[in-house]
Amino acid sequence: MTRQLRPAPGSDRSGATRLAGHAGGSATAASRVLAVLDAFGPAHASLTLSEISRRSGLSLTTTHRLVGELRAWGALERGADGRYGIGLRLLELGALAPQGLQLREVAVPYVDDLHQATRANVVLGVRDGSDVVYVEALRARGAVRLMSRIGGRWPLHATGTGQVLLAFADPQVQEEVLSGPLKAFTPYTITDPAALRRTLAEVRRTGVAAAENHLTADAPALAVAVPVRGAGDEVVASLGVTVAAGATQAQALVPVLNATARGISRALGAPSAQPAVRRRP
Amino acid sequence: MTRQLRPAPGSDRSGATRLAGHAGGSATAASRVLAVLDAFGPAHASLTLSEISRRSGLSLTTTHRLVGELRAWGALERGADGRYGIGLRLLELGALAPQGLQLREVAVPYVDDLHQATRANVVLGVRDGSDVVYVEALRARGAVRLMSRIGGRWPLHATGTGQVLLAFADPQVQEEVLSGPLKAFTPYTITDPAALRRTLAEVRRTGVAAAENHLTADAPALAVAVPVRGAGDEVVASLGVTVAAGATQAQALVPVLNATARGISRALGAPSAQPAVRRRP
DNA sequence: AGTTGTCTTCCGCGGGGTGAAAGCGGCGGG
DNA sequence: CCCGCCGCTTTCACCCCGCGGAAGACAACT
Repeated sequence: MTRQLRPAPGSDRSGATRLAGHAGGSATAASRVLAVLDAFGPAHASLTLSEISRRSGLSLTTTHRLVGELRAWGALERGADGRYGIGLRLLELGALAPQGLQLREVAVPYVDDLHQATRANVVLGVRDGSDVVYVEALRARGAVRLMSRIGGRWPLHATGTGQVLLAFADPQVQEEVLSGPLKAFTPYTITDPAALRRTLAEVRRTGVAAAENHLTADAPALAVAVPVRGAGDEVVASLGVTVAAGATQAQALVPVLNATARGISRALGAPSAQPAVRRRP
Repeated sequence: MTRQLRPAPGSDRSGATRLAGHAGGSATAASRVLAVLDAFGPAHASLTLSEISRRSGLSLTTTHRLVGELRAWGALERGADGRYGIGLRLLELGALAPQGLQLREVAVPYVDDLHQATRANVVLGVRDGSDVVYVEALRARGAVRLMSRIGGRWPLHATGTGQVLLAFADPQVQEEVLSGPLKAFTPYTITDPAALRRTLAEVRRTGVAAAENHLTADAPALAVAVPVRGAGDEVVASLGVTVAAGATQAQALVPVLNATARGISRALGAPSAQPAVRRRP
């Protein structure tokens, strides 16, 4: 296998994901299919055929045929305006992701309660490579923050949820992130490896991550996150809330956040959360 | 275009989705990739390589290479037990589905409130071919009904949510469903085209669909659903609740259900729901 | 009418994809 | 212990299918 296991572990999906230069380049048929899908992203949820062609680096002819096949299968669909978008078949398939389905099914009631109790933005994230992917996200009524939504993906170092996952991840994963470039989203984003290392140690010590304005500076935001543990007591997810910075007493959120996380952990069978108090008769 | 637009509009995904017999058969490379993905389903969320090979009808060699590529890209991932499952990358991609993302983002607060108020199973579904696909699903605390979850797919005629979508769909779609086989899930499922036609007319007249035990007979269940309209006043989704049959006064659910649906419709810009009452200052 | 952009169709060449076969490793039973 | 079974991985050579170029159909501006 000449390919890297994970060519570009997320982080860099702002521009088009062109295939390797076609000069002498050998692209597999499967990679072309994936390149078509890769053309879509949060900022490009609907595209014309030509746009898909450009962003994927495929010839218009090839794009045309592949899009036709993907559409027949249901992976893509054509809207009323003639533009292409992701089809419901992919939504159906994506919902089968183990960390998405099982985890979300178990956690939703707890996350729901937390959202109702705090009225804050609540997210539940899992680690995928060097990124955190949200499997559940509930927006506060007022906040129109589009940062957090199901399927959202961000570098681990730039969010509270990600920092928790990174802090409890394999040392190997940590080193990979620490040695790689740490993209800055705002001036407050941690970009110094040493500072990140200190932060992670602090997260491990306290069991809580607090990130202020690491991801966006539009509206001062404070993210607080805690780990969720699975049957093997390993950290399988991260539960976080985001509130207006300086607003309410952020520290007051920690107990209820921890209580919710423990509830989910217990439901997942985590030993450390097993002193059963039984959430409800 | 010699291909059918939608070869097999859902409904039949119980068994393996073998490719057309390989005897003289010509399968495109893209179709092989899709066949691999097709091997996964609600009842087969994690598979071994050999299982994928069998269910997709591809040779073990081809399966091995394709799975490798899909895994490198993030479409598939290998669990701790060595079995393959859907990767988070597909969850991320599926979340971009227009009817999934935009609609869900707008509707979640309303659906959330409805769930909190009624404590019932709540689903929000859109039509895809002859099926209804759930883009949001909230389970009641007690009920462990696995019928309704995000990404769930059921024939239109067998659920209340689907009947609403079918009743307001293009006549062409209706005829397609009415002329096709109507699979029975329980003895109560409507399988007679004439009966279904009457039901649809009733749904159009009253604006409400009530389906009892159409999908499952384990626990007597009653599903009530109403339409959600978009900017063009066309029905874009269906909002439904499922409660224990005979239990609480099901009719009492209709007003709150309608109120919620109107709220979503208004948020989507539906003219008929525009006499703005402003949900919240 | 000219221009630009899009989508669609057709066709011949070439190289990536395919299946068969053999090698690898773990498991359980004789 | 040794063997057979099962699932996974790797290699290889042929050949068919997918690729890109080019040209045509269509729509929207200028």
